[in-house]
This record gives sequence, structure tokens and C-alpha cells, in this order.
Amino acid sequence: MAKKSKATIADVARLAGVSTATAGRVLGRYGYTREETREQVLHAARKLGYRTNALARGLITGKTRTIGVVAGDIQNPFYASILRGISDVVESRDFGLLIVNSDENLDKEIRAVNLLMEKQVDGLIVSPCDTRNSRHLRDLQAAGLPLVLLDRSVAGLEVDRVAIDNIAASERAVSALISAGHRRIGLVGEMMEYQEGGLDAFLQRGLAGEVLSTDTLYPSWQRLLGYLRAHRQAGLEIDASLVRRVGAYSAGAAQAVARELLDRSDRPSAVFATDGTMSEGVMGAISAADLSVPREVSLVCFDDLEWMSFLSPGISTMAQPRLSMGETAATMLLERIEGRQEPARAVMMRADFIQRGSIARIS
Amino acid sequence: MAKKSKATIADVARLAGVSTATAGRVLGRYGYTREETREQVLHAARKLGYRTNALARGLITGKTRTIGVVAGDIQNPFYASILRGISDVVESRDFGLLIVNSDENLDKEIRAVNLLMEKQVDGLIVSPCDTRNSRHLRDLQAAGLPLVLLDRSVAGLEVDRVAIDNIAASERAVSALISAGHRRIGLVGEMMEYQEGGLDAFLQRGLAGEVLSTDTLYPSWQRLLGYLRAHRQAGLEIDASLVRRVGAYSAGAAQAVARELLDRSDRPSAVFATDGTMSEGVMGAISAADLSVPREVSLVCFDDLEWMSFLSPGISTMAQPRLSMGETAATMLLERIEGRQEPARAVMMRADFIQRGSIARIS
DNA sequence: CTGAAAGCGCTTACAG
DNA sequence: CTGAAAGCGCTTACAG
Repeated sequence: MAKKSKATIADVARLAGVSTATAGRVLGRYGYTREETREQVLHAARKLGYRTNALARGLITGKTRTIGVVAGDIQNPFYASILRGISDVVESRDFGLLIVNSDENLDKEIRAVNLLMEKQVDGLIVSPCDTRNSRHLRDLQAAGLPLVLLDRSVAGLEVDRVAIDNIAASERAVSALISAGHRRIGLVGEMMEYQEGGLDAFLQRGLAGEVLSTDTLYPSWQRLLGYLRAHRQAGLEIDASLVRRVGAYSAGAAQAVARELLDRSDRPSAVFATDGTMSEGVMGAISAADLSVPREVSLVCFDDLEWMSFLSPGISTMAQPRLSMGETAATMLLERIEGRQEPARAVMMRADFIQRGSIARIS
Repeated sequence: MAKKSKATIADVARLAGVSTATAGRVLGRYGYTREETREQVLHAARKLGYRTNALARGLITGKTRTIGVVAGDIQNPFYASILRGISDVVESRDFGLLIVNSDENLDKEIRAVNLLMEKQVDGLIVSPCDTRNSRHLRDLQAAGLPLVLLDRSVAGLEVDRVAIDNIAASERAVSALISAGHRRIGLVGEMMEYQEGGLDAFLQRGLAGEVLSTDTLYPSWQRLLGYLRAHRQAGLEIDASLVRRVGAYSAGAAQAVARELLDRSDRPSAVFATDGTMSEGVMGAISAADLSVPREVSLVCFDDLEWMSFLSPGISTMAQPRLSMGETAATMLLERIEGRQEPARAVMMRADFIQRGSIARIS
């Protein structure tokens, strides 16, 4: 069997005594062939250890059966789970999966998209790191390449996307704290994306109910909006000094910021962390400060990470359906690849609040 | 700029008034061209929004600048970090990365390797799920495709690989418990791979010092060997009933097994978990049983996961250099792809024991 | 330094 | 049902 140096369709055809067209038909499973010739070809192919060259096929058909994903960081559990979801549906359809990290950096994202286009992927899933700067994504559209946006959206780009309703999810999470009696709730958020006038101006506008175009906001900014909304619903004022922007997807940076919050003499009675990485940082700060949850601080996180259920008491958190988000994105993309024509859809998935023991009742 | 339907080298050549060979030379950055023609070509290319078709190039050159990785589960932090390491070096060299999960299942692994071969990757990194059954990996070798094995090795397959010294690392971790006075140490290990006669026979042989061919053993079996060796070094007997085989890479299954261990009236004073997933399971069981670490049970884990430093006290663990393992594997692979000829190397990386607060002193 | 021609390994009409 | 021929979009000798 399995010979050295690759056998081509021509080799197989020669050995089987048929034309390359015929050999191609049986090996590529297209067109009709007599059962008998089919077997001759298959036999020859096996003897030569023939293996399809997907490059040649792709060049001809214009389809590679490979999709590309650009994620922020495959090491981050958020993306790791999403990628697993994508991978599951993609593998079940015999597609390949080309993955590249953007590190939430626009230049890297652009290079990633270029690389993937050169490799002729049939479609792309991207978690765009910039909601405004999107020439590279528009180019994809122009080139007719299917694209699904994950987690974030891009201003004025009408393509399929999957995400959760961040504002509502966050409002729900913060409300859990408020209804337990908390009045001073710290927020530690990544909020990397630039906002006109920075955090202060944003808060201003948010409190005045002015913030428009909320759905092209970055998730963490949206979650801040949810925080504001929960307070407004409850008729509570906000202490702007409790809202802290980390400005980076880094647990270390989040820990430093959280530490400041916890070291204050007028420490908040609870902290809300707006994503998994922030949650790690906040938890690290709480541990380092040797504070007891929920006796000394209450905590609500975002994204359900393994450790949140180990700790006792467990950590209450807003769980995004990461696996299904990935599966859904991949399914939508494959439908487009198969030619489905219909207006762009925005699938908003449901996030569930998992109530564990990290919220103290305050009277 | 950026036009619809893709422009080819021929289009660019026509617009620039040169031959396709010349256009190809500048666009593909090979061969010489006059500065002036170079600019004409570049200008035309920009105007047409030309983008290389890597498929065509790969078909000709026999190189795709893409490598394939088959990992157990990209969602598992162990693999996620390794993949990040691989990805970093691969991206820095402008290679693409095709990733597929094996779920530690031989059939899936074989299909994965086939898929990657058809897509004409330049080389493969695989974490083989079966140390004995390896026809598909030998085929790679026969086809002259560079291969680097990760974490595990395969009997009789002489190829590059990177791993840690599992026996030594595990011995070190267990010794930390022994020297703190522990005499009854439970072990929760995955040990999925089949061993002649099962766990009991393996223990028998291990205790008799009989186990040979240790380096084609699965990591968790090797780590069990380290556990035995630590006991032997200390002149301690082993209670075989404290050694528990989970038989699956599943935190849930590990938790059930750990629970049994912890529910015994003659509960071990400490537990050693042989990998990250087992660690999650054991920690889950400890939490569920509401036991206090290290007062009621001491714990030593394998792999340094985020939560191990959040808990207070922190969890002592043997940390594998996952990121560098990935980087090293990718670097070795790229060297082979570039034609480096030399005997297969086995790079053994150093694992560090991180001492935190989960080990109680017993007098 | 540049061009004409061949070819990588497939698939796709088009005949028969 | 099968074959001869063309062609996908590049790169590679080979001339000039």
C-alpha cells in the first residue's frame, strides 16, 4: 500500500487503464462510472496510496472546504470554548479550520484576514477588535466571502452575527446585587475601545440616557450600560468612582485595578466583573487582600469559568453559552457558504444567571 | 482599489504591460526585476486589488506555509496554552495553522491526519492518543512530512518530540507530600490507555520495579510511576486502594472518583491529581464535600491553572511550561520544514513545582 | 532583466 | 458511461 512520493490521479488512471477524467470521477465522487471501472480505479488508488490533493481541487472548484477564524486569544477560555463549538460543527462537515489570534489588535486582525483570504478560505468568523475600522471586513463582503461576526458587531456592516444581549445580561447580574440590598457596587471592566471623552463622558451620557448606537459598542461598554440601567431601574444614584476601566484584556491589570477598589476605606460592598478575564483579576485581588466572599465583599462575575463552582461558596455569574455561540456561528457560516441568500441575521443568544453563594444579603 | 471578483497575475500583467512571468516575479518576490517594471506591476496590482492565490502557489511549489495540529481538545487549558505557543511562532513566520481535535480517539485522530495531509500541510504536530497504534503517523514519515510529537510518544516511532519528564515531575510533587509527613496519599489519574492486566497488574509490576519501556507510556501512567517511586524512595508501603483510575479525560468522572476517596472512613490525608482535568474534578469533590484544604485534606495538583492561585490557600502544583512546549514544538517543526537534517530529538522540558498553601504538615 | 511555454494535480464542459 | 482537451492561477526552467 502506501507508497512514498505522492501518487496523482494520472498515476492511478494509468494503472487502472482508464482516463484521468474517469479516475477523477470515482476518486472525487462526482459524475457516473460503471461499477466495474469504479472498482478498478479504487483498487489502483489503494495500491498506490493515492490521496486527494485538496490544493488542486480547490484551485479548480473555487472551494477549499476550509474556514478561517480570527479570535482574540485562543488561550482565553471564552475563545477556547467558542472555537470548540465552531470546530465541532466544522469537523462534522469535513471542513478544515484555520485559526489565528488577533490579540485584539487591529493590525494583527487585518493581517490575519489577509492570510486567510490568500489561503482561499470559503468563509470567515471574526471577533472584530474595532467596531469602527473595518475596511478589511468590507473587502471580504465585496469579494463575496461569507462572514460571521462573533461577540461584537461593526458599525454599518450588515452581516450575520451571533452575540448575547450584553446590556440585558449585565442589568440582570447587577440587579441581583441591588435586590440583595447592595448600594455601592464596584465595576471592573475592560472597556478597551476608545470612547469620545473617555469613561467620564461616557458615564455622563449614559446617566443622562443619551447613549445611542448601543449595538456597535464593545461588550464591556454595553455591560457598563447594563450596570447603569440596573441602578436607574432601582432608582439608585451611582458613585462614578466605583466604576473602573482596566483598558486591557489582562487579568493582572484587572487585579491591580480591583485592588485599588478593595483598598479604599469606603470599599464597595460588592464588585461586578464584566468578563472572564476581569473576573480572574478581581478574584485574585480579593484573595490577595484576604477578604472573605461574601462576608466582606460580594461578587458577581461574567462568564462561567471552572473555578467559579469550586470555590465555596461558589461565585454567582452570568454564563454565556460559549459552545453554542461557536456552533451557531459556524452553522450560519456554512449555510452562507452553501449559498443561502437572505438578509443578514443577528442571532442573540440567551445568557443565564447562575446563582451561587457569592452575594451577601444586606439589610 | 479593491475590485470585486479576484484579479489574477494575468490581469495584473496585462494592465502593467508585462508578461505574467514578470508580474509573478514581483508579486511573488522571487527573481529579479527592474525597479521601474516592479513599480508598474505593483501599481497595477494595487489598482486591481490583487491578492495572491496561495492554492496555486502551493500547487506549484509543493509548499503551503501551513502546518496542522491535532490536539486532544482545544478547549482544555492544557492544549489551549500549547496551541497558543504554537500559534505564536507560526504566526511570526507567516504560516497558517490548521487545528483539529482528536478527543483522544484514534479514529478521529486518523481522520484528522488524513484531512491535514489532503490539505497539503507542510508539517504536523500531534499529541497522539495511542502510543501503539500508529500506522497513520508512520505514513506521514514515509511521505516525508515532518512530524513533531507533543506530550506523548509512540513506540518505535523515531521522530522529534517535546514533553516533560513525567516520572520525575510526579515523584517530586508526591515527595512534597511525603516530606510533609503524609503517609496515605490518594491518587486520581486519567490513565485511559489500556495496560496489560489493568491497574492492579500495573501496580504490581511497578512496585516490583518491573515496568520497562516507560517512555512510551501515557503521561498519567508515568505520573503514577512517579508516585510509586516517591514512596519507594521514602521506604513507604502503598495502599493500592488509594490509587484511583478515572479512565477518561473528564472532570466530572474525576470528581465522582475523588468523592469515593474522600467519603471513605479511612480517608487519605492528601490527594494527588495527575493533570489539570483531574485537578478540577478533585477540587470539585473537595468543595462538594465541604472539606477544608489543607486542614482536612492536603492537595497537590498537576498543571498550573488560574484558579489554583485564587483559592486561599493556593494550591501547590507541578507546573508544565505549556506555552514553551508549544513554541518549542513549532520551532522544531519549522526547522524540519526548512530542511534541517539530523536525528530525531526528544526535548524534555522542565516542569516547576509551585509551592503554595495546600499541603498540611503532619507530625 | 524579461518573456513564451510548460506544468503542478485536479475538475469541467463537450463529444461520443 | 468514458475520454480528450482545456483550464484553475500560479512558478519554473529555458532562452534571449
